[in-house]
Amino acid sequence: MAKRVVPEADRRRRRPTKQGQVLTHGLIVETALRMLREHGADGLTARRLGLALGADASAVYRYFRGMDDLILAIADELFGHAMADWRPTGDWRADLRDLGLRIHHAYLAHPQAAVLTASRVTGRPNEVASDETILGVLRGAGFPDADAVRIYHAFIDQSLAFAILDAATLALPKAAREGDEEVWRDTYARLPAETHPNIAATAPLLVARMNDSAYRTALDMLLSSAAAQLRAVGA
Amino acid sequence: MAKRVVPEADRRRRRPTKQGQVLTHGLIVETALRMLREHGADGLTARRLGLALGADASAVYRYFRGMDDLILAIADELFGHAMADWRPTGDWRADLRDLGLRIHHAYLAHPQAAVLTASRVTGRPNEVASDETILGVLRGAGFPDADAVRIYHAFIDQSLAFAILDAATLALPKAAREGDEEVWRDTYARLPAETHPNIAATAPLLVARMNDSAYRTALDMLLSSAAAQLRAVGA
DNA sequence: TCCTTATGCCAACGCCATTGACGTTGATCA
DNA sequence: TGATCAACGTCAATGGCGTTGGCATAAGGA
Repeated sequence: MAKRVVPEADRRRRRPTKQGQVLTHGLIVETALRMLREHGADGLTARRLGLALGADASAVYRYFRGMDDLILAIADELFGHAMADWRPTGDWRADLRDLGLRIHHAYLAHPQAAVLTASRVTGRPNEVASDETILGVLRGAGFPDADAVRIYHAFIDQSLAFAILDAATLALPKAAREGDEEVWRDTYARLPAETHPNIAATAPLLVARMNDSAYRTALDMLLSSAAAQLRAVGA
Repeated sequence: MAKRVVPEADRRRRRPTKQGQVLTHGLIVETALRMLREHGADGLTARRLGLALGADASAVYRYFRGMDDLILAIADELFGHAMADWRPTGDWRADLRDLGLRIHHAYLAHPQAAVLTASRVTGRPNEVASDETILGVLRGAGFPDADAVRIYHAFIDQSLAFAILDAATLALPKAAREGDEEVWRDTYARLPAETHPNIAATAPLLVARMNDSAYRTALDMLLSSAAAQLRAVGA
């Protein structure tokens, strides 16, 4: 269970590029992830990816049907990494907590990738396996199907939204590049207290999302709400 | 309070395009929103926007610094629409519920726009006003600042994630165009019960997100959790 | 009436993803 | 050993994209 799926057919003929690099699905995805983290979503283009691989841009198309295909592969790689070697403990709350933190950390490690892939449902092996696992924990805990799905949705939403808004909290490369555009941090900090008293009062708290504790808190709120639901069903 | 902000400086000289159209900030944003809804995120390009306006692509640049600027304007328009004429009732739970549904509906009306704008924090008037309003309701209800911000985050996350995943649930134009790509609906429905028993058992529930009741349920979970928190603080 | 300025239009730039043809390599099998 | 064949890296080209600078023109003020 929760076995990581890696693309196959990577073991036949390998011919090195002009720069001597040997291409594989895995290498391309890794390189793309690195480019995303280092240069942002706009920094990942077929040309630059080819360059980073020491190959021609079009070489990527031997392995992926297009950039879209590559992005789905990146998303699935994230899930595969997050769920690698996971094992249930028998305590559904602990399990869900662990799963949530794993997904959260995977997204945190690649915020740009999170933004890029979050709005996509890949239907790929690792993502589907992750869904299957989460649903299994909930149904195994005794939740009726409808409740299990509802909590599953809330659970996924939580991770997803945190990932996206965390990425937005970071100084986006685009905003930073343009220079004249306000970054979130500054935007909220500079609002006058007369017109926006509530934002002004909480500004430091507002911009401090980017840590585990905020996510942990939200996750715990969800879990205790779910536990209450389960007690209600059991009673 | 919650007054809708529309871009200014739309009242000086207006010269019609060749097709007789008169351009304004508002008209361009409306047209862009329509294109998003009708042709998806990839359907909105400067050239096509210009065409739809009966003008040249470059005409847009007289009103917006670039496509990025336009997208932020679209996002803020959504918030402006959602919060128009909102008034607090004095019951914080009812108020939050109403605000959540308003934002939810605004996103639902333009799923593609939601995906496009969700990962951006605009810092524009309508969005900031919305944040100010939500924080005001929470702080007015008696939540300490740290709790108010935490709940505010969870609240925003909920709307955001629902919007994004709802949009993903829809047959994305890109996937539909390629034809060979599985859409979410089919992906989950077709998984064999042997390998994915939990998904197979809940598949019909899994794909049925696209309605108010799912969001309402999640929202209520959040609100009752918040209420419990408030009681704990008050005691 | 003339001047200023907003603004629409045109042509061009550089970048993008994607594709089809071509050449080269390594594996397979007789 | 040598022929065959599929895999796959490279090249050149295509059409679309956002964006810009220059130019023409119309509206409003004087």
